[in-house]
Amino acid sequence: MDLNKSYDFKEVENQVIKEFSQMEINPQFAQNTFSIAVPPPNVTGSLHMGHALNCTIQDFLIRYNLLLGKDSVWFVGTDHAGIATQTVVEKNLLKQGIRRSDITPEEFLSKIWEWKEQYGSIILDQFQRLGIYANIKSARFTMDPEYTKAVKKAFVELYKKGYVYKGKRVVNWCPRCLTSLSDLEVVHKPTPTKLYYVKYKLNDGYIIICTTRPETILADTAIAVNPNDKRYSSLIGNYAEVPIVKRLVPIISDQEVDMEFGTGALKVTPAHDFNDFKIYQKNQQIDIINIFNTKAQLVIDKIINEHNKEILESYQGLDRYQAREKIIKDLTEQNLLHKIEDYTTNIGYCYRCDTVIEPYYSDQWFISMKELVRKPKEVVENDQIRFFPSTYKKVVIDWYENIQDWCVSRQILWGHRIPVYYCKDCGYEDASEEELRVCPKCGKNLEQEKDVLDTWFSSALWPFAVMYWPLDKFQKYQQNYYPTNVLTTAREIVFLWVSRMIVMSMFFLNQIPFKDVIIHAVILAPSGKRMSKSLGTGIDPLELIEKYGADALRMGLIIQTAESQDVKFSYEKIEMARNFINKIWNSIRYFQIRKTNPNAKSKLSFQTIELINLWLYLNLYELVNKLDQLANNYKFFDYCMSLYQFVWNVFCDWYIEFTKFMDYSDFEKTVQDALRIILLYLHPLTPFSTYFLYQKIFQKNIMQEKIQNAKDAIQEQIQNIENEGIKCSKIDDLIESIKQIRPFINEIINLTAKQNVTVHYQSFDDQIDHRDLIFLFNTFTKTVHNAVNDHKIDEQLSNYFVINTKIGSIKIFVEKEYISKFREFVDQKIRKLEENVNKIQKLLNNSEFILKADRQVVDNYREQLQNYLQMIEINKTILDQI
RNA sequence: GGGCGGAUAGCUCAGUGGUCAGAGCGCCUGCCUUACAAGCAGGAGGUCAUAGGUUCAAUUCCUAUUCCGCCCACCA
Repeated sequence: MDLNKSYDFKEVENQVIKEFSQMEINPQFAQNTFSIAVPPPNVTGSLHMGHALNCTIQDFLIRYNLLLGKDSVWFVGTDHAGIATQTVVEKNLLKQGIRRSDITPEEFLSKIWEWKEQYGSIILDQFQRLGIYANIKSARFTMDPEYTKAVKKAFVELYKKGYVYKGKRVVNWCPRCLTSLSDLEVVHKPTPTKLYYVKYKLNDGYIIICTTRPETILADTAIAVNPNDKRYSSLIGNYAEVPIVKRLVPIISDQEVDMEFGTGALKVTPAHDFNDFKIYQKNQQIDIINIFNTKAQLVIDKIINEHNKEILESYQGLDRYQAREKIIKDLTEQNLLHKIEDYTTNIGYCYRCDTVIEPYYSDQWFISMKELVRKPKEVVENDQIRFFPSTYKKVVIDWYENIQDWCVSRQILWGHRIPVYYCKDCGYEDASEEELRVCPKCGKNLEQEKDVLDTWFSSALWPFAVMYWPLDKFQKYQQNYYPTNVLTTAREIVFLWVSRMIVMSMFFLNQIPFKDVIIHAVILAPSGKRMSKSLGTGIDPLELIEKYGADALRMGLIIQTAESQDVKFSYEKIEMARNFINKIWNSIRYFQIRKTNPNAKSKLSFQTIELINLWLYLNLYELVNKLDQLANNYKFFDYCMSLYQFVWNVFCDWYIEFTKFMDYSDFEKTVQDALRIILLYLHPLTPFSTYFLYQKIFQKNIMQEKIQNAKDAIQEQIQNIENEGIKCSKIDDLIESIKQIRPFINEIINLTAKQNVTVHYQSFDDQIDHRDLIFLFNTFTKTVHNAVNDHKIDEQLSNYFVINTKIGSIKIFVEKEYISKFREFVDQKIRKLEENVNKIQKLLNNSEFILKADRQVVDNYREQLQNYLQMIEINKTILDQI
């Protein structure tokens, strides 16, 4: 078989992806398992960089544990993503000229289903392009019939146990999506606006309030001042007249009012402001008036009367911004607008459509959270669930401690309809998993609640619902795969999703849903801005796969995210990964070539060959131990870089170069053992190329191999080394010495334009065969050895420069005409040495240091100093003689 | 307002209480040395944000400051 000169990822990945997709990947229900539940992507979505990173991390863990011999199961699926999907389909229909109001709710709903059937699983196909080890065919969907059972059961149980209540509250309302939102679905952004100072008539004079939303004046039902505010204390209990509507409202006192802000007098609009609603709840005597419809347009029915009829009628139907303009105009005309100031404040926007949120007084369903959060807080506190990075532990605990009730009802169509049934006639209400049609009390027809549940309600059940809770078969999954080992996700859904999964799992199963939570980095655009389609700053992972291959993308993502929280996307790291895969490819290509041309050209002794092979085993052994530890601690970056450095800087740079002087049979076993380790450990990062190459070399499916077997082969050799007391460090010494000499040789070659430089060796260590040592040394440093222990050296000392290395002294010959230039170069080196010597001497002269520093540290310094001094001395003497 | 993270080479990022502070990319020099030019050898380039403190020793620990970013809460 021939491998191409460079790695053609397209050819390999196209072939391998076919084989991956034909594999049967199913839970084995074995003893030793590893499991992950994927954060289900939205059915609206397409693969973005966050998915790509998250998939890579999860697939790494799944494949790594698979190779450890575990029954490694990745539960996958998609989320119906309520508002998001409905919005997308709505826009889509609009493109076809269909407005939502043109069709019935039932028709609209079926359109969404059509859309879901057509596009809903595209993202999972895209996940497959990344090479994930999961059974896409068994993917769950948060609205499939079995999942729906879970949602119903969960809601009904919470309802029956009294955690669900319905109430009229001011909630976040999106006038475009026409639904309520939870606090977490509102994005606050500083927005420049104006502060309007408005005069309200008193019996005698005016009281001036200030507001950012003058249009809500029409819904004012009180004015509030701080009880300690002396300016207004005499007014408390009096009435003021709300401008335009000409309604009298009480002036009340409330601690919440900030005396410093504005005039210290606050207009109270309970139906359209969260704080005002709180004041309303505390003060029974004031009214609440809703003046908007669901689209935030004015409805004046409730406020119109004969005094204001003339002016108010022209407000009917205006949206909130038109109303604002108009009321400012009217106030100005009536001389009731005291002044206007510029002001910047945080305004809430819908996280889906970016419309300004309207606080809106409406009937909503809530889940009472305080009690539900108690156990989740405990399991996080006592590290039953661990967070990586650990700072999130505190963040989550804080959130639990300040928990607010969860508004779970949404006024949209796409979602799980709340399973509560009402009787219009007798007022009967109950929640039920089964559809109820007839009122058990009066026998009339029942109606089901129209609202649907927050999409995050069903997501919160994901880890166990994905395993078919509450069906009977759940128990089998629960025994083997629950809790899942790890959850990896983006930090933006820590509260929205992660913390709520813990709540639901503790409540329904009294079990944690996952043991570890990895919060991965956020990948920003190269500019440092958020990657976003609408801003045009997004980078499409699929395009990167086209350009660099999935393996390069996976590995490139891992080596650019480390543990930091925000990372600017770097193409260089993807290229680095691509080059690395090519490097491995070529190293294997080299061995394939050697295999087919096994011409014996062994130039080294048996002992040296043995030493080099064992040296590699020792390095492999250290590598493997390190990698296992890093993988266990989710240190993916370090794992990746350790492998990278081993393969490139140890295996390729040195071992492969050594094998060039060996016979194929001298290194065949060692190389096979090494490649087995390398490919197996690399497989979780770069599944395509490693699958392909493993197949080529070993004619086996890498995914059915076990890391342990490969480790055993290493372990055996390590035993040998220990038993025989073999000093593999000799090879390290050789390498180090070569690296030490190279700069000098390079300098001479540059000066003289010679291909080779003459050197003399003295007092080489004789643990390695002498001829081998000189041969290797010459080859790697581009030198020619002249004589060994040549006594004639002294006679022409002026032409030589001496360097002490771990394997002996090396005298480099320099032709006379280049000596002075070379001297400059050497002088520089010496100066650097002297700087270090000064530093160390200063330290060693410090008695405090000698007294207090670790013995080992002091000794190391002393040794280092001797080395430097010796080198300087020898070289100086020689330079002096020139 | 409360909380958290970051500032290290031209760029993107690792790392460390002590032994010339590292990688990739970029740059300079020399190489198509038969696995790999997606490569090989060598090199230049850093007061480790600023100011104090702790310590025999600080880029690393502590405090303050400046700048950047994130999260939570939203006083009209």
